[in-house]
Amino acid sequence: MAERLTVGVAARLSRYLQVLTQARKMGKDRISSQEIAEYTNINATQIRRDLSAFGRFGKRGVGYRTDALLEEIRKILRTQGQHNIALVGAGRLGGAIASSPIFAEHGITIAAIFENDPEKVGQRVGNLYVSSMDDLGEISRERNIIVGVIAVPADSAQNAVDSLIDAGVKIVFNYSEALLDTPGDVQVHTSNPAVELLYALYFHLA
Amino acid sequence: MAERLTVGVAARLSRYLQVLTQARKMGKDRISSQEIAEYTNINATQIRRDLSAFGRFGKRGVGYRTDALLEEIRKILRTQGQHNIALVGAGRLGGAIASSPIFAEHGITIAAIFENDPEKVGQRVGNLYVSSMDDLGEISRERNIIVGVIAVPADSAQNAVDSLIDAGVKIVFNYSEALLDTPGDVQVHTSNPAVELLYALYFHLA
DNA sequence: TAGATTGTTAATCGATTAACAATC
DNA sequence: TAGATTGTTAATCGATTAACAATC
Repeated sequence: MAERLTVGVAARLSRYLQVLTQARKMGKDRISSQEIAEYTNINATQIRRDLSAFGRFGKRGVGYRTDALLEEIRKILRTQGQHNIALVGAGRLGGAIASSPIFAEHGITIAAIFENDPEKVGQRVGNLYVSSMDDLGEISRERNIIVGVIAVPADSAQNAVDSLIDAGVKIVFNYSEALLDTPGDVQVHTSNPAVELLYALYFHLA
Repeated sequence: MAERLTVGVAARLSRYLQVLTQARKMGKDRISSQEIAEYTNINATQIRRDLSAFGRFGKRGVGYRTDALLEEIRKILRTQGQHNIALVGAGRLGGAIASSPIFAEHGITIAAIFENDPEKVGQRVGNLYVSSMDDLGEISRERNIIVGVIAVPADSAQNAVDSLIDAGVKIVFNYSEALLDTPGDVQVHTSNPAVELLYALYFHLA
C-alpha cells in the first residue's frame, strides 16, 4: 500500500481521474470500466486490474460509483490537497492558461504570474495581477511554490527556468519548443503538440 | 522494415525528433545517446537499441550526426511531407497556437482557423484570416485536412468535433477539458496539463 | 432469473537495463 | 595509444490481454 506506484500505473490513474472528473460534471453517478476505456483508449481489463490492486471499488453487474472512485484515486495519488503553481509569461498562451478552468478543477491554483515586459506588469490576467520577474524569487518562496509553468517564447525559456530553479521550483512544465538545461533534481515536462501530431499521423498513415 | 512500429517505439522516436530538431537549431553537429537521454528522460541504452533496429546510424566513440539522424527518423516515421491542419477557436489559446513556430518547424501548416463568434470572423490571426464555422466542411475538404485542433471552451467542444468529423477529419487534438464522443475510426488526443501536473507531483512527493 | 460487469488468473509479449566487446 | 561511445547480448521485469467464474 505504501509502495511507490510504477510510472505506468501513476500515468493511467491520472487519466482515470480526468475522465471521472468530467463524468461527474456531466452528472454520471456510475461508470463502467468499458466507458472509461472508450475515453482513455486504455484496455478495460487493464483498468479493472489497476483499480483492483488497491481495493474492490466496483460492483459486479453495475460498475463504479463516480464520486467514490474519484476519491479513491485521489487518495492513491495523494493529490487531495491544494497546490500552488507559478506561471511565467503573460502573453497569449499565458493568458489562456491563467483563464482556463482546467487547473482549478483539479485543486491547482495559479498563485502568481511573472513577466519580463514592463508594460504587462501590474495588468490583470485571469484573477491575478502580473508580477515582475524581479520578484519571482521572493514571491515563489513566500507562497511555497514548487511547480512552474513556462509560457514564454523559446529564446526566453532558459532564463525563465533558471529563475524558477533559483526560487526552489522542482517541477517545470515547458510550453516552449526549447530544450532546457536543468539540475538532476528538477523534473522537466516539455509539451510539444507538433511532435504528438507526427506520432498520431504515423498510426493514421501506417 | 515495412512492419508497423509499436506504440512505444513510435512515441520515443518522435521525442528524439524533437530533441534533434532543437539541437540542430542550436548548431550541434553531433549528439550522443547520453545527451538525448538527458533531454528526454529515456534511458540511453534504449535509445541506441531503438535506433539500431533500423540501421547503424552512429559512430562509436563519436555519437550521431544530428542532421543525418533527423532524416533517418523522419523516414522511419514517414513524416517527411507537409501536413495541413485546421484549428477551431480564435480566442487566446487559438491565437497562441496559430502564432507559434512549433508546428512550422515540423512541416505542419495551419491551413485554416474557424470560429463561431461573428466578431472574430474575417480578423487576422497569425498568417491567416479567421473563417466561419459554417465554411468548415467546404474548406477542410478543399484543403485535404484530416487533423483538427480544438481550442474552444469545454461547452463548445463537442459541436466543434462533430463539425470536424463531418468534414472528414480523423485525428483530433482536444485542448478543452471536455470528454468527446467520436466514432471508432477517429483518434482523439486530449491534452490536460492539470492531470499531467498531478502525475508529476506524485513522483515529487512520493 | 437473465443480463451485465467486476475481479482474477494465466499466458504472452514488449520494455527496460546492465554489461561489455567492438571500434571510432 | 587512450578515451569515448556505439551496437548487441542476455536477463529481468512490468504491461497487456483473453477468458471466465463470481456476483450484483
